[in-house]
Amino acid sequence: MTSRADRINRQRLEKLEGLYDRGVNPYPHRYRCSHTTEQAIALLKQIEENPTEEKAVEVSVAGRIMSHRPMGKVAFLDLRDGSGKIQIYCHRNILSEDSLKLLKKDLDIGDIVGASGKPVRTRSGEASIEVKELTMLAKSLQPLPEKWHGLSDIDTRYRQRYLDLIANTEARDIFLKRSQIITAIRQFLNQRGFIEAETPVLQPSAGGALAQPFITHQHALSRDLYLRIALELYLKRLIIGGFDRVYELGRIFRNEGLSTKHNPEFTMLETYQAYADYNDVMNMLEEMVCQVSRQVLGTDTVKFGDNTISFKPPWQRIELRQAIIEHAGIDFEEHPDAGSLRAKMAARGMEVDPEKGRGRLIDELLSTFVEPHLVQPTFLLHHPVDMSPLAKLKPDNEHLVERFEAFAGGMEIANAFTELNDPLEQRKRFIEQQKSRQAEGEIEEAVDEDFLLALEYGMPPTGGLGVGIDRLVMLLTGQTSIRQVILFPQLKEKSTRDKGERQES
RNA sequence: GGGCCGCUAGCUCAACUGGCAGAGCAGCUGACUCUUAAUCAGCAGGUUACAGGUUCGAUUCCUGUGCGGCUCACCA
Repeated sequence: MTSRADRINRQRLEKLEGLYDRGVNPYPHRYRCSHTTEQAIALLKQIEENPTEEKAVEVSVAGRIMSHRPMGKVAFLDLRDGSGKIQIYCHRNILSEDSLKLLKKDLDIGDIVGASGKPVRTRSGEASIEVKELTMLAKSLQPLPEKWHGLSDIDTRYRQRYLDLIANTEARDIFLKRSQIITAIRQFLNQRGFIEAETPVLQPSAGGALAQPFITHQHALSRDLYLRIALELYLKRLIIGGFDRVYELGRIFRNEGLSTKHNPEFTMLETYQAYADYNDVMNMLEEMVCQVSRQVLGTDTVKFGDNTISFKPPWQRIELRQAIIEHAGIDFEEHPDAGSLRAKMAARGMEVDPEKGRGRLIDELLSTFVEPHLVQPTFLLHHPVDMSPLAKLKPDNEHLVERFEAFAGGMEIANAFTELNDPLEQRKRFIEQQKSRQAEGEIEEAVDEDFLLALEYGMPPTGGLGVGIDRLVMLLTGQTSIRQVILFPQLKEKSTRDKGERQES
C-alpha cells in the first residue's frame, strides 16, 4: 500500500540518495551568510539610492524555500529566514553547473538552502538575489502545509507548533511579541532598581496560593516535593534578606482544569517592593502595562474581541464590594458567615457548593457576575480577609484587606496587596486557612514553618504583585485562548495504543 | 467529568434526501527567459478517524471507541 504521504516521502528519500550519489552533502555543517534577507533587501535599496557605489557587491543568504516558480530557463524561489523573505532569481546562464543540477533535480519546497549572488530588482520590482551558487543546507523529507490557506487544524498547530510557525505568519508574530513584552517588562523593572531572582521550582510545600499542586518525588532524599504554585513565599524571604526590590518571571504549575484562560503551567511575574503599599503597586502596574504596550505595539490601545481596550492610566478603581452589589445584587458585608451568604446566593437561584467557605463564595460571585463586565482595565479593591490570607488588613476595617485585583478583557490579569508582615497574625491566618480547607474537603497542607520563621526576623512593609503573563500577552496580541500564546500548550496525550493493537492483529 | 459540534488525499475544502468520493495547493512528467497564490498540458495519489449495526447499497442513518474544538463544572 502506498499512500500519498508515503510516496512523497519516498520521492524525497530518492532525491536525498541522489545527492549522496553525486557527492553532495545534504546536511553540511555550516554556511556563511553575509546578510539576513532583511539586510540584503536594505542593501539593495542602499545601492539603488547611491548608484555610484560598487556594483559588483555580492551577498549570501540562507533560509527555507517557501515557493518555487519555474519558468523554463529561469526560476523564482522565495527564501525565508528569521528576519523575513527574499526572492531568489535563478537563471540558467548565471547559475553554476552544480547549482543548476541542484535546482533541477533535488530541490523541494521546504528545503533549507544557501544562495549567493548579486542583489537585484526584477522587472516587476521585486527585490531579489540573482543567484550564482545555490547550496543545499538541509534536505526536507516532509511536505509543508498548504501554502495559501496555511495550517488550520488546531490540534496540529499545537502539537507541531513548528509547522504553525512556518505556515502561519500570525502565529510567528504572536510569539515574537510575547518575547518583546517580556523583555519590555524586564527593562521596566530593572530601570526601577528591581533585582531579578530565581527561586525554587521544587518545593517541600506548595505555598503562596491555594491551588492544587503537582507532586513529584526525590529519590535521593526519598521525599515528596511539590512544583511551585506561586513565587510569593520565597520572594518574601528575599525581601527579609534585604533585597528591597525583587521580581521573578517564572513558570508555575497548578494541577487544575484547563480552559481558554487556564494552562496547567503558566508564566507569572511577581514583584515585591519594600516600604511600598498596594497603592504604589497599583500605580506601578498601570504604568508598566501602558509602557509595555507602547513599547511593543506602539500604542496603548488594543483591540480585543469586539472591544477596544485602553491601557492609559489611571485605570478605573472600584470597591470589590460595590462591584458585586452592582452586578450580582448581593452585599457580602451583610453576610458575615458562609452559611448566610450561601443562603442568599441560593435564594438568587444559584447552585451553591455547600462545602465552599465564604471566601470562595465571594470569589464565585466575582468571577460569575463581575469579571465578564470588566473589559477596560479596572482595579477591584479591598477583598475580604477570608480570601486573602497573605494580605494586610485595612487600618479602618478588620474584615477587609489592602488588596487589588486588576482585570481587563474580562480576565483577571494581576493580583496584589500590602503584604502581611506580622508573623503572629500570619500564623493565625495559616491555621484558619487550614481549617477551612479541611472543611472544604481538600488536601490538607502543613503550615510553612520555615516561612513563618523568616517572617519572625522581620519583614519591612512591602507591596507585592502577581501578573499572569500569558493573559497579558493574550490582551496585547488580541488572542482569546491562552493556548495561542503558549508555544507548546498542554494537550491530552495522543493515544497510539488502539492503533498498535490493530496493526498486531 | 457533563453537554454541543467536528474528524473525507500530506495540506485547505466539496460531495443535495442513503445511490460511481471530487477540486485547489503540494508531488511527478513535459512546455515556457521576469514570475510572485506563475501559467498551460498530462500523471499519480483515498481503510471517508476506528469498531460494529441498519440497508440491495453508508462519507451520509444508528451504537460504541479514539482524538479535537467550544461550553459548563472545577480553578482565591
